[in-house]
Amino acid sequence: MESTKPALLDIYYRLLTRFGHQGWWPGDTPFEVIVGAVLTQRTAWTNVEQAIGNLKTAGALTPRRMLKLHPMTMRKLVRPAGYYNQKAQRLRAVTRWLMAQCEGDVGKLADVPTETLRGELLMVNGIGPETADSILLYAFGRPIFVVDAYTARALERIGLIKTAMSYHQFQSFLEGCLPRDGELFNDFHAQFVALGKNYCRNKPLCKACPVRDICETGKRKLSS
DNA sequence: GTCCAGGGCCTAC
DNA sequence: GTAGGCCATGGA
Repeated sequence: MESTKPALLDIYYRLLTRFGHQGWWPGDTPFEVIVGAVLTQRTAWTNVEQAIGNLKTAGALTPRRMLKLHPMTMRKLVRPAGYYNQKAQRLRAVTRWLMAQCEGDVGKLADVPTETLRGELLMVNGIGPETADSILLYAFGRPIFVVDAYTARALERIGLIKTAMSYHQFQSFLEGCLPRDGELFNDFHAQFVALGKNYCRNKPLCKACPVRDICETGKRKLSS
């Protein structure tokens, strides 16, 4: 395990060199990040962009304005992101939570411990571990490593983990092998997504895979 | 036409 | 505790 930390960091820097800084999350405000985190549940980001575009055009991307939307209008706006009945309800629920916690101003949450916020978020209907952690990291800037389908797929392809791991095991593994740095967690997760979107769809990795060297480096260093 | 995508909830066992 | 069904659109 001694060699895992530098190996993971090495993989990060190689990914960074190849893909560049990802500048995540793709959203202008913390509230937009929260909305995106809900809308992207089991959904391609291209569909989420359409729904967010609809919400922007309707002037509904602030907590107060979103809560004023008629439920029917909300469903219509988020429809391109799929599961629109559920997602309209979930957006309303998390927005109500945000208003109750800080009146929509996330700066007011600065003194609330991360674990407290996580526990509160998990009590909101439609917010599970992955969505909660995305909100904590990308909207609130807390040093939490987000484990999602791309993270799991990338780590599996690189050969660092087995898919039988639970969400918590994944997260503990990554956070235990890296310095607790929110900026690093932010961009590393985004690099995994870039890797997954570009090259990790086939399994095993094809010989022509441009990131094969990265994967081989990870395996070699971890086994040394 | 078929498959898949940046989950989570509920129910049955 | 966990496996399976369900929610739904849009692009490849």
